[in-house]
Amino acid sequence: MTIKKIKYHRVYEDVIEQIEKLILDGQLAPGDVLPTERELAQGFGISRGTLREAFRILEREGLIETRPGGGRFLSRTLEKAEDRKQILENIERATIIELLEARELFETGIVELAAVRATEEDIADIDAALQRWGMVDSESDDDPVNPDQAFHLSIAKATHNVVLVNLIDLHMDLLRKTRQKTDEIPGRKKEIYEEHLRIVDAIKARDPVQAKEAIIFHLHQVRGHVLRNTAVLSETGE
Amino acid sequence: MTIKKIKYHRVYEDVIEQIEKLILDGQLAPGDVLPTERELAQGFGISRGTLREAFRILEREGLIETRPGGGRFLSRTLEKAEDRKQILENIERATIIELLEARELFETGIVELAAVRATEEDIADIDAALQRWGMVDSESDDDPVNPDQAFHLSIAKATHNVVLVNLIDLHMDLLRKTRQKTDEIPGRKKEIYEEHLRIVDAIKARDPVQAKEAIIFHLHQVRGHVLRNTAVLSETGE
DNA sequence: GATATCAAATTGGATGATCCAATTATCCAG
DNA sequence: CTGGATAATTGGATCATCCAATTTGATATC
Repeated sequence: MTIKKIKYHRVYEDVIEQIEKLILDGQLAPGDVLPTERELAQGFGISRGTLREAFRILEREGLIETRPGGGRFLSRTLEKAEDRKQILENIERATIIELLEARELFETGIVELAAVRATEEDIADIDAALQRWGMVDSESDDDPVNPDQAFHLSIAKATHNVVLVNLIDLHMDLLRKTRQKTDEIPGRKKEIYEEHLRIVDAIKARDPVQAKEAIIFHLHQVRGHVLRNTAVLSETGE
Repeated sequence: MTIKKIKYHRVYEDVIEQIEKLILDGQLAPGDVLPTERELAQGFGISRGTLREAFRILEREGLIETRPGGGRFLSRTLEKAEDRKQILENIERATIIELLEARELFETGIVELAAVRATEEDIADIDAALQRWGMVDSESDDDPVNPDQAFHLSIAKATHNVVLVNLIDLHMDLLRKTRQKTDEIPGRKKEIYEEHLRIVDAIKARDPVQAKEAIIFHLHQVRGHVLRNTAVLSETGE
């Protein structure tokens, strides 16, 4: 017998669903004015207060807009809000292997760029992150700032490209659980340090080719350990 | 004189801000129980109804949890919700050039993978997307499904990696505005078609090296046109 | 003493009447 | 036709009230 969390039923959630469905079905088009609060409340058979709770959510998600005194109407720019959310959810549900593969694609590019673009200051930051990583005892489990995440992030910052920095940020975040597992393998910590060091040295030498090889080696090692350790555990979700 | 949209002030938004600040400042820790609805409402000097509107939002964002009859408490897993949102916002504020650069990094990898992994079915889909792109007259501005987006997406799908598919999806979405601009350049449409065709041919030939070269050429062309057309317009935001 | 049981108090869920402020529609004067 | 006063409409917010689930605590039971 499996135990599942009790799901409380909230009236306003039903309302949100119904309205979202109306929009998706095309019964409501962008720009359309909605019936008044009083009418809708009566129509749904609920109180105004409950209805507004639903509208607050829809407002926040960008589906509707409210003009006090005027009325409510569907936003002209729909897709965005819902789509973006969906994309993130899809990525969160991906397998660890898929995440690692994707990361390999753009992190190889990142280290190449970093090797070319890094300023003296960037390199100092990377060095600092590397050292901080080496010093931390593996017990710091609940540390809010993960040293490994910080290390890879410091390299991404050297590209001076906001998108790349945030992509790495997102991926490291999603991979966090895995990392904690594989870090605990005896002797792995020293290996990781050397792999990291090789990447940093290549960047310092302004050698994009070496940097690329170093990161690929590192990520392949990571992937190997993950594969060995997570024959069962194949999803990032809880 | 610039005209700016009038921003209505909503009480519940203030409440959200205050509570979020309390959390960020560490005055409220994960798992802490919040005062009761009635107490808080009195404390803030607002009605229960308004307070609940704020809580509905915080609930949806995953910051708090509600146990009817029990009380409200801070979620044990905070960071996630807020952090993810922040990352997306950062990426949305990036410049077009940064977006294109990031895309180049992982789309080169994508076409390489696609050339290796694509099934016959994938290739048929890619072909269909290419043809559909060629047939559409450039007037279909408000077409919900952008043919260019669909084309690049069909290639990403051939990697059979959910993360890569969604990454491309996100980037194409963010780049949409730009694309419409550059597509209007006389003769550009035919050029794009040929660039696309070259990519498809390479994938059909199972030639990752050719595919990579083709996509790099294509993206460099795109970047060139963007650079020439958007000397002024440098942000994706509105 | 530990445990089960039941009643009372607490707490969030939801309602409906009521008032306010901004917007919109209407009508009238010029 | 325009401008402005006026009335009706609409969302914003409050308050008193009731309900259902949970929690608490006293009591009974073993």
